[in-house]
Amino acid sequence: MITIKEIARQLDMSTTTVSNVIHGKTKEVSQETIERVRAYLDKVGYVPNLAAQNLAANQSRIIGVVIKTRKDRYMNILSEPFVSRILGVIEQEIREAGYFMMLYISEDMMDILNKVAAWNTDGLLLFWMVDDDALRVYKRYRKPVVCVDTYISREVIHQFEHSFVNIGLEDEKGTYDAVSYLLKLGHQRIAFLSDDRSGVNRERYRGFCRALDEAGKEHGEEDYFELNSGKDGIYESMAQLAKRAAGYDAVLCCSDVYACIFTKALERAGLGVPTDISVMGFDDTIPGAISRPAITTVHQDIEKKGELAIGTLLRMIQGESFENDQIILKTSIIERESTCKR
Amino acid sequence: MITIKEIARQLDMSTTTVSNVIHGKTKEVSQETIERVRAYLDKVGYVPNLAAQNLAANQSRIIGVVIKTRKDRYMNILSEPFVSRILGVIEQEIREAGYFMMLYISEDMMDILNKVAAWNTDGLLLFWMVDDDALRVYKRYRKPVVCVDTYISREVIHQFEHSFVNIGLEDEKGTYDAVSYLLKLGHQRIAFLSDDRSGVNRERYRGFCRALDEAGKEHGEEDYFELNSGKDGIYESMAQLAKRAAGYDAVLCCSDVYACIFTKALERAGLGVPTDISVMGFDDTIPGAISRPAITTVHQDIEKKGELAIGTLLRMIQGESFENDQIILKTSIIERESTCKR
DNA sequence: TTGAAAGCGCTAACAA
DNA sequence: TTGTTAGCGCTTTCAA
Repeated sequence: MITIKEIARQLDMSTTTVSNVIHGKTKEVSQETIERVRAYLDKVGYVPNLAAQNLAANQSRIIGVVIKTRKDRYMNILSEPFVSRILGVIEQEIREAGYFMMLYISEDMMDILNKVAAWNTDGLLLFWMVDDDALRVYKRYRKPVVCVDTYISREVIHQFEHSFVNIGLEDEKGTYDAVSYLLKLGHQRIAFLSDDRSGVNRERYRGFCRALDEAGKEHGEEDYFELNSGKDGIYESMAQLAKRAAGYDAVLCCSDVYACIFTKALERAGLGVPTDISVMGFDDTIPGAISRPAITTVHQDIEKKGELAIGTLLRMIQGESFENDQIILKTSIIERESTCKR
Repeated sequence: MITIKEIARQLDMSTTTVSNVIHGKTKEVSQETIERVRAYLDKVGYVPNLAAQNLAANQSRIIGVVIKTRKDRYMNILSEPFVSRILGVIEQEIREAGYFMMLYISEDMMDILNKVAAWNTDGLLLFWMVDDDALRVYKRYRKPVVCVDTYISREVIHQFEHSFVNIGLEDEKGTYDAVSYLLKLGHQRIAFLSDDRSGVNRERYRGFCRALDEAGKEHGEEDYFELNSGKDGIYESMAQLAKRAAGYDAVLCCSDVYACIFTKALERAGLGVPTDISVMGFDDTIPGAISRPAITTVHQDIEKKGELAIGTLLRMIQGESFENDQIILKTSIIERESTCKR
């Protein structure tokens, strides 16, 4: 790889001049010089050494995308439809802005933060942060950070010295609307199926409860179907839950994939969807749309979420400052074939 | 961020010693010094500056994963089930080996190669190379390269000065077996649905033809269902093809997702699957398994493919040399609910 | 308008 | 066993 120094030698000028032309700082460079340099540059196909640039300019043009995973839950988190879809748009936005994406996936936030520091990452996109991890990040990382789908407590937010920016979703309202919709369809007993009740899923569960409360329907712990989502456990777990579903009119799942799998489990248990029981999903991802019956779901605009997240982060990197604030995207019900009137 | 120099100053020793301890080159360092350094290191939470390390040692610990995409075909290639799944295992393997993954997705191979050079990427994993792009890579990139699912001509391979290593699949045999299976089920007229006939899909189409030829079945261009897979076009295109499918007993699709969508299109056109017509997919990805009817498919071991690809690349990076060679993974038929006896 | 030189943080050859 | 020093390729300040 040819270096600036070598180019300067060949052209018999200083590295400063070459560097200036490369970066378009040409106010004080003669037209002739500019052209000589430019011509030579693309003759030899000059490519900057980004490590050197990083070192000298103290910026990496890397944007870190942080996903704290859980081995016991996800064996391959990148293949979750929501994740792969939003990552696709994020990657594209980062690339088009002239930055590079580096993925940090780990169970250990400290490990992630060390790597982020080692690469001198220019900004961070954090998925699904929880209180203590968020705190760790804000303690150790002094550059722009944008959170996605993050619920952290007021107290923790106040501990942040700089701004907390989150791109989120009406999770609570999403399930509230879903349950209201099911109620309107004439369903009486409704269950909520999820693999945990923290973060996003806690909010979704809250919306479920509120809708039932407001409608004056009794409900309790037994209406929460907790999925054991360990690698293989999931199908057995689904089969178990399908048995419990016998007395219900509808089950609202926290994701479309779960809705698809649960639909199969129900039918295997002799319950037709939607004839015997309605099933709803959440997120509006591909699997729900192409399965049969197509899954009625709570839609969210994943592309927009990704664009907003990166857009905001990029603006922060470019120096714009944000107060503590959030952008909360809307949800809407997409009616398909897995639900019907009772 | 604290530097080695600063640590050396604090501990009143040379940077060499500190650096040596950090890298475990402790043969010539006294036990006492080792311990003093180690203690200080984790007291201050030292994190190396990778840019500096990269610059000095001329290696980046970055592995580039190159996917040349086609805007007209994939609006979000990361969300294709095969891609997201193999990327998940690749990312994990890279991370566990102490490397970093950088994704290079573009329509323009030259652009990709510039970025690869700029980062001084230690090795490359190339997906779905075609002759001329492969040639460009081998011309400009002098470090380890492993291809995945790549078919390039003998002549081009011979132009490579160094080795051509490919991790592939029995694509041709996969569809050959699939068609044989459908034939055995008593199907007479079988179509092949795909979005193109190059690379992997060309081989899959060849297998389709060979099976029919060997069985003495007539077949022709009209049995090739070409999907117009442009963003929105896909559903209309599927609807069109569903009409053409009326006279057929079975349709073999080049992917599970297509099989799912086509199944829906067929039913919308009044054709029941598998009662009126059988449908098969390829790859054995999640959507096919969780849709209903579950898609009978040609299985491939995606995890193994990813592991082999990275494993091989890592060994090349560590200096092991490989002759021109390929590892071709096996396929097998997974019988599910979208096919039945005629 | 151009150039010299210091320095970013780290490695490694060589000297002590 | 430890230290000195010259780079790696680039940016940027300051001088010419």
